[in-house]
Amino acid sequence: MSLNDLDERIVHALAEDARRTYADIGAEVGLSAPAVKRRVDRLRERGAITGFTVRVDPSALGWQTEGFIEMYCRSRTSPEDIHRALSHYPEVAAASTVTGEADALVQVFAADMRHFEAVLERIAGEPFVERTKSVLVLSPLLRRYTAGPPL
Amino acid sequence: MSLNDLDERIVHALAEDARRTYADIGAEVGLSAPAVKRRVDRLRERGAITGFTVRVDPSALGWQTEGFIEMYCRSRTSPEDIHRALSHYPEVAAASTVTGEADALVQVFAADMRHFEAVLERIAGEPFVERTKSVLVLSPLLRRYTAGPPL
DNA sequence: TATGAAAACTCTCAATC
DNA sequence: GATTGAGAGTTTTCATA
Repeated sequence: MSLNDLDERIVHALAEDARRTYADIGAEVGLSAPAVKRRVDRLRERGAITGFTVRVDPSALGWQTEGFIEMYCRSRTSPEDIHRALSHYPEVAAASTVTGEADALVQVFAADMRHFEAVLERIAGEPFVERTKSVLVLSPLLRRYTAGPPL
Repeated sequence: MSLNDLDERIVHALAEDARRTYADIGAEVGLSAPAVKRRVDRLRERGAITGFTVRVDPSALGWQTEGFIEMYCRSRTSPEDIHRALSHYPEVAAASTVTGEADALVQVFAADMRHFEAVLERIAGEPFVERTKSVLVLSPLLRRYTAGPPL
């Protein structure tokens, strides 16, 4: 699926500020407010837009420790097993199965190092996990919040 | 800084749907609409909420290849240098300096493998980059879009 | 299939208590 | 923090291309 230029500009506008008014976005892209709304509705139906969310500054909330955990799993561990286990961790922000030596890469936010360590130990203790390897984030340099392609 | 329970529930509601009305959120948390708005305004002022954005399904937009690139940089490369270079890449979704062998970890979204490879080569060609190591995402298992702590 | 204009409805937000 | 009310935004309808 590919969006046309108009859709792309609408999504771009929403990516910058999801609470902008349809009339405002319409003025930018050259459509009326109803026309913008209809396109947004259609993008949601098609699954291109999956929702609207708030951008939160983790450190402002007191969550100052971020890291990535590589999971090395027992053979015949399915992606579903990993998903099922990780979805229970509120500290897990993202997880993917990956190529390379590790089986999955998990992004974790924690309040502090103690908390991070506790999460790491719980994950390492999951029955299908053989070992883990983790790196801590020193400085978050860049974060584009659309969690997707450039718009 | 720590949010009180009410703030937390408001942020949680916005994380699920940033276009919900204040009255709607208020009904859930037990406040009037203006009271919710005042709290949201205050959270924005404090920097706990940095904005609102749209959740986009990368694959629905035709960006089907995701990967992480570890950057190994020349000594005396500053985080600012890395940030400056990477901010020009629309394909870079996130980047952080990290502990461990690599200096930085970069998340990249690309249309396809060809595109990913091109981005990788451009990054590897940056003057301060000595070498790179990359892994490709097989299945995105979990993605919480608040890019922050659990709410 | 997509648009714009208009009407009806809903929400926002500053003032006030 | 709640209530109020005017202004703003949303959403449906309808006519059009």
